[in-house]
Amino acid sequence: MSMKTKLSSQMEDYLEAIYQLCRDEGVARIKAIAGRLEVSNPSVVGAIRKLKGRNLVAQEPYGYVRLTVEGEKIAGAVTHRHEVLSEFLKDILGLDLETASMDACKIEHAVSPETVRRLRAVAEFIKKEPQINLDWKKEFRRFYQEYVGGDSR
Amino acid sequence: MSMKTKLSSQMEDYLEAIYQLCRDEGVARIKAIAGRLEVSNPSVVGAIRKLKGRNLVAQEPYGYVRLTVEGEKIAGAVTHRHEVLSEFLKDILGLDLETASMDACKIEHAVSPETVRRLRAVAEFIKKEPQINLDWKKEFRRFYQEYVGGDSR
DNA sequence: ACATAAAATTAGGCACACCTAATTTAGTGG
DNA sequence: CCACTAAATTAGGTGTGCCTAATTTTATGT
Repeated sequence: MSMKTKLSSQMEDYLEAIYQLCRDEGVARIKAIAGRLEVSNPSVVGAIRKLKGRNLVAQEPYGYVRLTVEGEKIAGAVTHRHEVLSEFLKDILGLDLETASMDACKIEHAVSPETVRRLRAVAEFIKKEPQINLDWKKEFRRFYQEYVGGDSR
Repeated sequence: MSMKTKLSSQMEDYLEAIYQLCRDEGVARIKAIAGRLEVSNPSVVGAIRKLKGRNLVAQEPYGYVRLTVEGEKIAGAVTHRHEVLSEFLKDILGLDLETASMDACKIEHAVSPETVRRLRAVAEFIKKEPQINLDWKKEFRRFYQEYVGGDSR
């Protein structure tokens, strides 16, 4: 065991960004990370320094940023949470992709592993159970229309 | 319109605590707020000062803390989010009350109003649709057992 | 090879939210 | 009514995460 303190959501965001950049573009440059997270370069440098101190990322001076084995493990978990949440919000709640992704991004740092597992299970459950999945989208949409219409909102 | 900047999740927590204390015990004392949020008295004093500056709470020196009309509106919304989330996590995902409440507390600051509405709707939908509600708990629990058992986790 | 552009870094500062220790004010019992 | 306690407040300090401006290093084109 090596994790002394829980990572802040910001540090998780940095790990996730590095993870995705490495996956999508091969390498992660400071500037690309800054662009993706919409922060300044110096902010990224500072964050990377911290993550280096925890042995979650590696970087030769003025060079590319890479995830260590441990860093990749965490980043993968965060990304997985994001994907599960995103899918749930989109497929089950019927949110548009944009809102789903934005909300997922904010929620992903807050949920327990158990909750993530169950959200994923609910999504699978609804999709796989024939009589339920049959027309979840249509039925729920209809229900939701009425629901919102007839509510205190 | 009066809200200049979005409230931080911490400030929302203070409002929620004051709201609940006023509701449950009639008045909110600095010390009680500190106890509920597990922070020190001076931290509460500082937070109250900020919330006063935004006209969300009122307090005569060395006296009780009250919510203004606007503060109560926000606190009510936060509490509502909490309740909806808590109920969803407990009734639909089947989390135990403790985990549900803890997770709700962390998630409640992150979700959009639209998502809250839909989560609530899903909960209602599942409960009200006869053939689905029939035995959601039992069916989903069974599904979840297998699901977790046969998964990469 | 060398000026120039681009990226990374350092320096210095700000806002937020927390803390402990010291102080002030308010309420209570003898 | 006054000492004493409990609560609120102030003073002062910490860590985190962000910023701009200035600097250093690396990479590029001719």
